Amino acid sequence: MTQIETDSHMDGRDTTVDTPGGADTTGGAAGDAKGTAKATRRPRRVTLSRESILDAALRLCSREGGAVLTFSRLGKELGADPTAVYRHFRDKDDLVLALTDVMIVEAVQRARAGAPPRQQWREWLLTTVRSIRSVYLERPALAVLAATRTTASPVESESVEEIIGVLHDAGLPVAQAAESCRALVDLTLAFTQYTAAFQILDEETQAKDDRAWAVKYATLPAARFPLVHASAARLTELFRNDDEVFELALATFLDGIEAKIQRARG
Amino acid sequence: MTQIETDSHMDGRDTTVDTPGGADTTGGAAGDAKGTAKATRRPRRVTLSRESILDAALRLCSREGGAVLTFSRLGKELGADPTAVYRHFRDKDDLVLALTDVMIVEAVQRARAGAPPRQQWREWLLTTVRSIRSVYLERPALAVLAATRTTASPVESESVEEIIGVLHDAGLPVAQAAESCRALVDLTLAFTQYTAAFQILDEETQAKDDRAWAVKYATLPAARFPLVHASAARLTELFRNDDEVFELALATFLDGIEAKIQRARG
DNA sequence: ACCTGAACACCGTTCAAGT
DNA sequence: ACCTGAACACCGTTCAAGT
Repeated sequence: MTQIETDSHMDGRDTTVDTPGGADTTGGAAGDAKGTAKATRRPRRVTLSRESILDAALRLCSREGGAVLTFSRLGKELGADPTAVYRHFRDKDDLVLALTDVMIVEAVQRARAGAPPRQQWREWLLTTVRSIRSVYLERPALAVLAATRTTASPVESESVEEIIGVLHDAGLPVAQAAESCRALVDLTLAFTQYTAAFQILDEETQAKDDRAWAVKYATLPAARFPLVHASAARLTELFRNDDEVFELALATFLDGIEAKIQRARG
Repeated sequence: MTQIETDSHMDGRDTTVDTPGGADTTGGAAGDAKGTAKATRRPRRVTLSRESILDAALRLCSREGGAVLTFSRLGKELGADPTAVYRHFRDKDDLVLALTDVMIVEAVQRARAGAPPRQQWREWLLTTVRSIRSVYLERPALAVLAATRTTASPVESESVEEIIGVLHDAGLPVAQAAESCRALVDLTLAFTQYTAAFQILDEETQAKDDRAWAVKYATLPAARFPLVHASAARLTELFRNDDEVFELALATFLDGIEAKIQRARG
């Protein structure tokens, strides 16, 4: 079961419940003590809003929620009929896009909060893309759906302007700064989706993958695979440590940017 | 409808059909002329095999097939009951893993066929990762499922040994060659999954994304977004041109590897 | 105006029945 | 031994019915 606390229900001034007692996802044991008959199922009528639905969806897809985004799960989380969501979002994709927007805004906010001065371009870029990755990976099931999508979010445009600015100030011509920005952001989103896609596989499937790796490395003859054998320690360290592989790829990419800057200056 | 030609049915010596006339996916108009009553549905009994199932699945997921991998679609393609596949694969994941193996083998073969001498390490690596990407993107619906998975395929181990060897010969210490290999391969698989994930979205959804982009760029005031405005031409060129963005990221990454090699040499 | 619930066309998977 | 087909618990989505 993927039951999680629903106290964040309370902060929404638009999330109201007609019938006293609220949705049956609140309370738990306390709610049972209050009920008169066993499982009194009064026909409750919940009032939804875009905000309360987005909140519930984000909770559902969080690492603790650990669930795939589904109308039935969403309905249960909201204490409403699953199809009620269609009164606020045209279809599932519309919902996903709204959620993507929320994550982009959160990622940009987090980046700004932790960013060093723009002159330290490398550290500044690292902070920015790590923020994107961390916000997305807090909801793996959503990251898989959101990573590939574009929204018309103004805050994203601001962020692109900033990134290009940092690269330009570091010494790249505008066009090169723009294409480097694009490559960097897509590299980040791609790696993030890649990691999320593995994380949302069920335990058993992930375990199967791990076993395949272990078997492979146990049976490789050192004579025919001398280099794999020599670097087995490092390869094992990196196995399923996607964060470290991402950092490695990112560092190498930024070394490439540095070389590009040198060339542009000289 | 996603009907595709099924002539490759004929090349499988293990794909046999009991009842003359074969599966109703063959022939088309010609088959109608042969039939006596309208849509004579004799209870045909098809003999399947792992190979014939894998063939059908690959056809289904090909860019021309344009379909998501589904038991019912697979059954239709095979002219058999969908659940018959369970006699040859434990579950869907087992099937996906077998298909992943096929693609890995094909990717390595393609890489070897087109590879320049190992001494040209940069071109050699480019050829190798482009082969992976092109083989995977020929079946976008499968690429999405396969990119994150590991199989115990021996040919993959050989390939890893080769890649580490090329990087080592280029001047990197073994451990650095191993981690760079890992970063490069994951960068490629991640970008490939990223592209495939967008490609399998239905037309309408892709169009919605394109519209979001167009709207965003039409409404950005040049005064507040001078750099985006200045590089609009380049940004538009790169929009939804994932291949070019991948090549850009790849080139920058390899520049970084080159810098690493210089440093390692002294 | 907005939530409910039956209904539909799909999913993957299981299992008894056929051959 | 292996394919068939009914059945089940899920998906997203539509629509008439309730309040």
